[in-house]
Amino acid sequence: MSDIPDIVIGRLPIYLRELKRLAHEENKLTTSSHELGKRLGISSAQIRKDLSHFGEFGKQGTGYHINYLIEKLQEILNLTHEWPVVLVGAGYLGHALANYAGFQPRGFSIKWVFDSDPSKIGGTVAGLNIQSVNELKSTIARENVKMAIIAVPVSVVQAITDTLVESGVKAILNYVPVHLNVPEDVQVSYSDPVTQMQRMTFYLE
Amino acid sequence: MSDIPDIVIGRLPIYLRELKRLAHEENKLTTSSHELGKRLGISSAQIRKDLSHFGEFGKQGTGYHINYLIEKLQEILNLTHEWPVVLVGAGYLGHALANYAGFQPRGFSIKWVFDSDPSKIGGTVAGLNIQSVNELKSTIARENVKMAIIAVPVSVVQAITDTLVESGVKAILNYVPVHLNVPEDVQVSYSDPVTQMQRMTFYLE
DNA sequence: CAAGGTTCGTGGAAGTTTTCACAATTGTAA
DNA sequence: TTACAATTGTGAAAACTTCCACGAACCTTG
Repeated sequence: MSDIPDIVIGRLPIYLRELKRLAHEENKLTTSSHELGKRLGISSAQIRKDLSHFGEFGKQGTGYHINYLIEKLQEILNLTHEWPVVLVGAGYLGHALANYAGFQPRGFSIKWVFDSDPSKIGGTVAGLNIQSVNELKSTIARENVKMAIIAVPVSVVQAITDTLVESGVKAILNYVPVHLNVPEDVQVSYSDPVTQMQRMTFYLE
Repeated sequence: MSDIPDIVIGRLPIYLRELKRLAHEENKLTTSSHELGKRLGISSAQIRKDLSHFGEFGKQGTGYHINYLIEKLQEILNLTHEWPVVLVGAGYLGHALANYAGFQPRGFSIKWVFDSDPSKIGGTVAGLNIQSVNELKSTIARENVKMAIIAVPVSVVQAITDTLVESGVKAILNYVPVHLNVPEDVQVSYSDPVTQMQRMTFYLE
């Protein structure tokens, strides 16, 4: 596989996000590692070092052409086409995610929503039909879906995960506060507000 | 301040979460660094080293008494009392957060909800009155609130943050996909689903 | 009670990440 | 054209994090 540190990969989307902001909200054409770093609280040396793993994108004396760097980062991160995403769980959080307008402009689109609650199946979220989890497997296989977001109760999350993995999903964003067991070739990213808050309370008072 | 690495602090809530799971769902009384590590995908040595920063909580040959370790971790993380939390933003995500049942049992409680949309102010979310952001400052000061969750549009997030900081908030969980500028003594934690997904797509195909 | 198996806590080695600091390149202005 | 200021890319140093491996402690069983 790739020998580029995962921690470096993790910063690229942050750079990309801020570069787009510079381009669209501040109408800038160029920037420097120093300016970008100052805006993000990251050292300029780190930004240069991170980018140097992938090529030479800047010019001495001038800095980086923003749109060019955006394009390069999108290529590196495999964002040159839109990724279709499966959402499992149509509770409050599922609704929020399905209705979130921030996915599409940044490379993702939730295209299917599943739930196991009979009272929800057949209903609609953000214009999408809520389907039974029984159809999860066939849909993923048929549509060759690689990414999923999980927002279901703790009790069923590992079973849902197993189904996703069996069906061919390779990347999961998990909103359920539980560690998932998956094969090595499947990416998992976690989002648990409580864990994040508990980390911060350590530093309070 | 503390000389314990932040990366260690970040793992403690994960340990705590899994320990509670072992206690409540599997009815176990003791565990070992090996067992805990296997369940979390973390090496046993790392768990032992992490805990050793704070004291000696285990026994050779036996391992850790789960309830004792839970209590100790809660003390370390300042979770011995419930933290009241302000929520700013009553959109889809705000609703999901306000209704989330996972805060209370783990040390937090959203007690106030604010929004700037006049059509929302006066309404209700999860039994809480939606108040105008104009009252944010006075509420935080009066109630001595230290923690906030932000789920507002990008365009206003820095202004809201400035108000929170001025009012005395010291820890912010930010769901808006933007880096926040805050003084050194204010903690910020970020949650941006797109950033997380973009990190994963690097490894796909 | 002794032997054998388990597990902790930890010093130091190994590995990883960040920072430093400088040659080289570019643009600007006199 | 030349001097000067800005900025990159990078090798090496410094800082940080993880892992190894072992003595000591503890439990169980015969």
